[in-house]
Amino acid sequence: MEYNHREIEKRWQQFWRDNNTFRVEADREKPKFYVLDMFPYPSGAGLHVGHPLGYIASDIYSRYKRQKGFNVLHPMGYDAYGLPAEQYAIQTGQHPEITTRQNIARYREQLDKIGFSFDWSREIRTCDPEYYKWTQWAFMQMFNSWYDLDASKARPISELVAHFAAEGSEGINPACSKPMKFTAEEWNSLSEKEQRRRLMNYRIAYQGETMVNWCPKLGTVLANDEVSEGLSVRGGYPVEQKMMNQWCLRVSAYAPRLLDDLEKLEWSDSLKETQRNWIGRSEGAEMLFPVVGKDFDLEIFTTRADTVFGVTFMVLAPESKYVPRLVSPEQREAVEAYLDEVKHKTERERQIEKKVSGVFTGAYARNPLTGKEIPIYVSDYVLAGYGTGAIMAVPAHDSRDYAFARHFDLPVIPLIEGADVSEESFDAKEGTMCNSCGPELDLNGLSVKDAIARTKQFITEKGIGHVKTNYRLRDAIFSRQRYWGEPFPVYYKDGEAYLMDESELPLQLPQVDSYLPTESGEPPLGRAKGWQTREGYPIELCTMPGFAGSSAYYLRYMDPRNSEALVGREADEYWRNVDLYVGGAEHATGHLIYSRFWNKFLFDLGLVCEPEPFKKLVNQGMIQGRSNFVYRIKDTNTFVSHGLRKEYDTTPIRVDVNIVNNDGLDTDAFRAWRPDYADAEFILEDGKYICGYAVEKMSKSMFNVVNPDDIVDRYGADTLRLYEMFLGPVEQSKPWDTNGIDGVNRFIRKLWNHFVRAVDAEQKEPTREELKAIHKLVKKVSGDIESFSFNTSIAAFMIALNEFSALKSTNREVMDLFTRVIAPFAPHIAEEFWQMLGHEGSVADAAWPVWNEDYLKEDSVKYPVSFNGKARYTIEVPAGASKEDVEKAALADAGAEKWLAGKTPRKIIVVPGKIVNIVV
RNA sequence: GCAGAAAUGGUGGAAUGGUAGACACGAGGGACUUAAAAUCCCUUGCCCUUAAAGGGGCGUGUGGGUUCGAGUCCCACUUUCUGUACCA
Repeated sequence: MEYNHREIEKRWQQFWRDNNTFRVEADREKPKFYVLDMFPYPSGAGLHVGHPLGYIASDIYSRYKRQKGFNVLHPMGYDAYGLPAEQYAIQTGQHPEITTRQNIARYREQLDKIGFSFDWSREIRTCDPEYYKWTQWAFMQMFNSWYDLDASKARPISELVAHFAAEGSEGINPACSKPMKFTAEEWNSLSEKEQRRRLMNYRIAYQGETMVNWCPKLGTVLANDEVSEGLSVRGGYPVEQKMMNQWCLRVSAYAPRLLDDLEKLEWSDSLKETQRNWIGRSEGAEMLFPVVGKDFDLEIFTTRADTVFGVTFMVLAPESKYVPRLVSPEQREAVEAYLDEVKHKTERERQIEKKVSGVFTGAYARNPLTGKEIPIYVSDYVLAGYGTGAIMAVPAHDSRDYAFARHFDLPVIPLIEGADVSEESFDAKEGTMCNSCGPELDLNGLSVKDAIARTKQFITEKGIGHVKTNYRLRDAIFSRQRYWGEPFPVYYKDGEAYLMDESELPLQLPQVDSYLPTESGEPPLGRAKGWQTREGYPIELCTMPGFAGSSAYYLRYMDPRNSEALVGREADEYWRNVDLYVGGAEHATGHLIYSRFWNKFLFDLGLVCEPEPFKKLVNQGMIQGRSNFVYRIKDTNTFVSHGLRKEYDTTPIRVDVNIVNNDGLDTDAFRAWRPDYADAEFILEDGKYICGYAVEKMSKSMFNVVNPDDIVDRYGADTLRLYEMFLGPVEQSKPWDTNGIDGVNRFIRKLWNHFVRAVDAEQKEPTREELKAIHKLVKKVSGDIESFSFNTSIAAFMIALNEFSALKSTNREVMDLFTRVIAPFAPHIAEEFWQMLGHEGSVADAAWPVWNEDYLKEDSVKYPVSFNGKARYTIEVPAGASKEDVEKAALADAGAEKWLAGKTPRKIIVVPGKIVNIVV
């Protein structure tokens, strides 16, 4: 019987569908296990061979857990809102929903071919109104909540309103955009409009005038994680800073908890570290510097309170609210010119130039410790969004301040003994203080650490400052001036935002005639006829960003068709949270922060029972492309093989990897590839044309895309699954190289032949060798799956098969165990074997075997004998021999005499089961 | 700059502190075949030595250290990848 992967795989995939093999329901009798993949954005290009890597790993784990007796939830869906579909719509006029639906169909087809154990009955799509109803609903909960900093949790906004009405802003500590103080009388005397306006300052989903990343080319704002090096992550267009009134989420309020709870998670250290840096906790102090001749103080934030004696000037961010208040009449013109200049620079220009720029305001502040007057500058190296938007400059110990001081010729006062500041600043936080003695405070002789503590204590006592912890994590900007996203369930009355009623959800995305902004610059939703108003009041025209739909999707899978709640209490209490999450590390500062925030918010409101969404997380590595090159001799149509190219003047040209095999070019296919190459000539080496190669991103333009469908068609899904795992550790990035796939395919075919031959053979009792080989395999594979090292399991399968072939093993008991352990890896062929062995139903329901240590015991143990750590010869002793016996045997061996060379051993180390080392 | 990860044959990669290079690819040789494909067998880190069996030396980016013993642990450095950055 020939191995026909096409027939076998098709038949079993149909079997799984027909029997709902992987449909799962909450079952209190069984322990649950939730395995989740990051759901894909269905792009027009389809899946390439890198995409399924994580899905295969998680599928193996799911199938394994299921065989271990767990009730496994393993769902899949689509992150369907996104920019590419919208941009395609702008170009073609085709509704993004149509494109998206087509792309999803294509993805599904590709996924199905690989034989995943997804429960497709739970599929979700973020652009489906039944789904985004709950995205909109969550937004409404955030709008109706505030964050209590004392209790460290979100609470209903009604509680805050009640407090304001009874006691004003005293005695309560809400997270806010800017601090406000008022009495109960003042609050109660405000109009409804005024009260609502003030409440915006406290809501978790709030509207605020904030500095945003504006991308003119995309015509929308972007979140911080959607911008990299001043360019948009999607498209790579320049991004500029702009003040705009936008919806925001008060993620910053959750910064301490997002940071602390990282401890509890089984995530990689590097990913946790990335999140820690992004959250960016820094402990320091806020301090007041009185402005000379004015009745207000400048408030600054510093982590180096010890350096106040070295402050020789101050700097404000260009956007700082202090600027207009203290600029002198003589300097007004210069300051305004500078502000104008800064405004027109994009973020990228600001970063690339890195030129020192700034302007004097004409005002002076007084150093509170020395009493000296110091000038106040404005410069764009100070950021408005961090700390207070103002700094005390210590040029001797901060490189940025140093550069500024040198440029404007300002004094530099070193404060640490032995620090040479003639060429550069001394930024290290170590050493002994000097030059730091004022009328009230003397820091000289203290270490930097002690000086910081002493200064903090002093300023607190004097009432000129206080200890403060700052976080770099900003609130998430939640508005997008785009069409293809969730509409906000918000309308405006008298300019103030009001929520629609929950019964009006989902607020459906309307049809528009074009996906571009309107003439008047409104977002595309402004074009929807008859949609923009609700009872005469205008509706919000922005849509939500991509991360809105992906922030709580894992909850929806638990209870995907519930029309009463995002997730029902019973379902939530059973499935709780994701036990294993598999996906790319590129989501570290985006999705993985937003999801954790979103989950914590729902947790605070008592809507979900776990404070963290993803218990264990594995980051699969990126699969890069492996491009092939041919070398054209200049001004000819002759191509020279890689090894001989140095002898000519050549231009490397990328060639489609699908017409290259083991770096050997199929020259006929090459001639047929492009009309230009139809009459190409080749200079061969050893009768072959060898291509060069390079590792690059896998993309169409590099001609290095390998399609999983082609692999499945040619070798079968089982071979693809095994090969993707065999490539190396799941976490590691590596280039895709189809070259090695023959080895894995050979294994599958040999395995098939072995089974077909063996299954009809006469039955005998399993031999000791057979039992040993199979139990060794079971033990090895069990351990490997638990530790996610699938590549070594594949090797173990190959070794085991070789052993069984050598033993001419035909025992069904042994084959039965083999089938069970290979089932998660190569499910189709395993199902076929399962059937051959006479079982009913699916091998996915077969129990995972337990190995028996008794079979793994050896009669005798081999010990390498080393002299001074260098292995010299091997002895064999009976199993269970004592250390003394092993020692004796080692010295009795003929080799001992030679290597001792007459000397007596100084020491003999026997490590049971491992090694004997004789020290001479 | 900062943070994290990594560095092992021609290649992908194995090695709870205990005989480095499992397994696979590629390459070389052989068998079968009219031939090719497929399949099977042998060799394959480097160097020296031997007629052969065999024997010996060197080897996990560099330099130190701990240890009877280090790819593995510690310190310093080099390089590569990833993330992040005027965050005061």
